[in-house]
Amino acid sequence: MAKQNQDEGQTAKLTINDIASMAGVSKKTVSRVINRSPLLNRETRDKVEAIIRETGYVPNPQARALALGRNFLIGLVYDNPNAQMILSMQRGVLEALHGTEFELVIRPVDRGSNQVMDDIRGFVSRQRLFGVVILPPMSENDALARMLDEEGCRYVRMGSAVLDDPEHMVASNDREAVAEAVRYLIAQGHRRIGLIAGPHGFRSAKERREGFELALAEAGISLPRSLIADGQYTFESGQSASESLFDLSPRPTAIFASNDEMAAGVLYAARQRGIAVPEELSIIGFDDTPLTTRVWPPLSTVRWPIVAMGRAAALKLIGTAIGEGSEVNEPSMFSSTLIRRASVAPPAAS
Amino acid sequence: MAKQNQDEGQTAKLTINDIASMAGVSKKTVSRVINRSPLLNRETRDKVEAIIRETGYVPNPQARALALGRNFLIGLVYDNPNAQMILSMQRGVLEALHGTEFELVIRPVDRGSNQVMDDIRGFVSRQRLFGVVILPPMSENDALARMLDEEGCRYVRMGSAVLDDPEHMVASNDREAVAEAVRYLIAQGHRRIGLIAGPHGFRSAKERREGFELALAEAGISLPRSLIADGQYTFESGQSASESLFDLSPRPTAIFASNDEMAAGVLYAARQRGIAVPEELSIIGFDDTPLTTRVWPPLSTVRWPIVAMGRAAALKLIGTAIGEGSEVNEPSMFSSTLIRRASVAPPAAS
DNA sequence: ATTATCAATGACACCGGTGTCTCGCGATGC
DNA sequence: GCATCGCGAGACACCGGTGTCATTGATAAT
Repeated sequence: MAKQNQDEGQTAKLTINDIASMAGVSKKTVSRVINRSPLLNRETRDKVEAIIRETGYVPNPQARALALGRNFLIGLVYDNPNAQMILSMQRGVLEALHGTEFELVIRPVDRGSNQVMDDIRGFVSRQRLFGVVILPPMSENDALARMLDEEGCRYVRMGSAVLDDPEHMVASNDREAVAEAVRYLIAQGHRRIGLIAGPHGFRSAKERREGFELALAEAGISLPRSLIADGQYTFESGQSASESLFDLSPRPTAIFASNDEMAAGVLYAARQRGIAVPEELSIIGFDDTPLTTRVWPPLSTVRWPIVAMGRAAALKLIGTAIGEGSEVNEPSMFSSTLIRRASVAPPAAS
Repeated sequence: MAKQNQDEGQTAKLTINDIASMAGVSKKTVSRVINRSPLLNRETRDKVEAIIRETGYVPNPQARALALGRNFLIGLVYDNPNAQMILSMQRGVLEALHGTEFELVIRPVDRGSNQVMDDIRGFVSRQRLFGVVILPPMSENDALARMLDEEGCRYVRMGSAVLDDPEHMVASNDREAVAEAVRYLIAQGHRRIGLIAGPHGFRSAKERREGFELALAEAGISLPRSLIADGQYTFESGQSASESLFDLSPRPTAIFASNDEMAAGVLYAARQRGIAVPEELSIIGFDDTPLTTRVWPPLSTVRWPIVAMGRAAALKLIGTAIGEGSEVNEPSMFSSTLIRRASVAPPAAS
C-alpha cells in the first residue's frame, strides 16, 4: 500500500526534485531556470521550462522563504485612519500584487501603544517580509522608517506630502488641492470661510490647513483665529466643530472641512440648525468618499487617486524584484481633483 | 573579525540550535518545549523555557511552515461585498488573531471568473494556509467548500443562514431580523410596505426577502408583486428601484431596503421627489453601516454583530490550534438587533 | 536477580528550495 | 600537441524547524 505518490487528492505536490528527474537534470539546474539565471544553455532551459509548464509546477514558497531568508509577502501597516481609505489603499496594493507571487499581509497597529515599534519589528523580522506599505498617519513616523532600514526591510510610505526620498514614498499634494478648493469658494464670492482642521500631529491636517491659509492669503483675505475649528477627522467632531463656527456673527458663508466625514458632520449640524445648504452655507470636504454622494445635497470634495497610489506603492516595492530589465519607475507624487457638487453655491447677498 | 554572532543589527536571529546549546539539550528537546509536548521532564522544560524567555527567541515561521507543510497564516477570501462589511469582518478576524502567531492574508477574488476555483486552490495550497475565512456571497459557494475539504484546508463560511455544519460556519439570522423590522413597521400602522430586494443568487437577499414576506403573512397582509422591487445592494439600484415603488398608487407608506446602501438610495430618491421622510415615507435598511447616521434623517436599520462574527470565525479556525485543553466553542449563530432611528414614523392618515 | 516496561531525551533524516564550490569539456592560445 | 580558459551543470551543505526511531536509566513484574 505505497501511499507514496498515489494521487491522494490532487494535492500530491510536485517538488523541484520531481521536475529535475523528469528533465534529467539536477535540482540546482531547475532552480536556475526558475530564477532566470543567465548562465544556462538555451536547450536546457527550454526543456525544463516545457516540463514546468506541462506539469504546472510551482515552487514551494515556504522552502524558498527559508532558503532565501526572505518571504514573498508584502505587509500593509496602518494605525487608525478612515475605513474607506484603508480599503481603497488595500485595493490598490492588491491590484498591483495580482498575478505576482506576492501576497498581502495585513497589520493594524496601535499608534498610541509604546510597543508599536517592537510590534512592527517583530512582524517584519519574523515573517521576513519582502517589504511593507505604511499608511498615514503611521507613515509619518520617521523612527519607524529608520527601524525598517535597520531591519533591512523595504518600505513605502503613503502620505500627504514629501516624507522621504521618492523611492520610499507615495504622496499626494494636499496643500495645493485644498488651496484650489478654497480658491473656488473665493471665486464664488465667499469671503468668510471657516476651516475645520484635522487632528494635531497629522501631516495631512497640517498640509490641508496650510493650503487653506495659502488660498486666503493669496486673495488678501484675513483669517481670524475664530474661523478655524479643530476636528478629529470624525463625523462627530465635524458636528461639534461646526457649532462653534455657526455661533459666530457674522456666520461664515462657507466651510472647508479637512475630510468628508467632518464635512458630513457640518452638513448634519447645519440641517439641525435649519441652515440651508448650499443657499446659506457652502461646504467642501476632502477624500471623495462614497458618503459624499449619499447625503443631500451631495458634497463637493477633493478627490485624490487613492487606489492608484496604493498600486504605485506596491509597484515601487516589488518593482525591483519583477522589473524585467525595464526600470519600474512609478510616480511618487500624485495630484488631486476638485469635485464640484451641489453643496457649493455663491453666498446669499447679505 | 568574526561577524558570526556579532550583533550586527539586532537582527542576529536566534535559532533553535542556539537555544539548544545554551540549554545543553538537543534541538529536538527545544522543539518539544515549544510545542508543549507532554512527555517532558518538568525541570528540563522550565530550564529551556527560562532561556527562551530571556533571549526572546521566536521560532522561524518559514522553517516551521516547511517542516510542517502548513503555514500559520489565515486567508480572508471575499469577492464583492460592501466595503464596510469587508473591513468590519477583517477587523473582527484581526482582533482574534492579535497576540497569536497567526497572520492574515487577504485574497479578493472575482466571482464571475471561471478561474476563481483554481485561483483559490492555488492560493491555499501554495501558501499552505492554516485556514480561510470566506465572506459572503462567495461563502455560499458549496463547490468552494468541497474544494477546500479536498485540499485539506480548514475554512469557516460567513453567511446569512445555515450553510454548513456549525464547525464551518458563522451566520446571522437575517430572516428573523427582517421579520422583526417589518413587524415594527406594521405595529406603527403601515400596511402598504414596499421591499427592495437584494440581487438574485445572494443567500442574504433570499433570507431577507423571506423575512419580509413572513412578517406580512403573519399579519395577514397581502403582498402584491408590485411592492417588490429588485435591487443590487448598491446605492444607485436603491434609487432606481424606489422609483417604481413611488410610481404606485397608492404609494407604499414604508419601504424596507435589503441593505443600507439601497436604503440611502431610497432616501435620496424620496428627497428628489419631494416625499418627506418619515412623514410620508418610512424607511428601514439593513447592516447599520456608518452611513445610516450620516444621512438625514438617520436611518432605522438592522444591526448584525459583524465584527463579533469575524472574530468568532477566526477563533473557530484557530481554536483547535491554540485551544489549551478547553474546547473553544464559538457560537455559530448570531442574532441581530433592530435599531430605531428617525426614518420611521406612523403613516400619515390617508 | 533478570527481564519487561516506560518516561525522557538524543541522533538523524527530511521538508524543498538556494549558495558555493567543483568538475567536465570544448574552444582558444602558444 | 598541450596548457589555459570559461561555460554549463552537478554534488553537497545549509536554511531552521519537525518526525521517527533508537537509546538510556529507572521502575515494575516475574
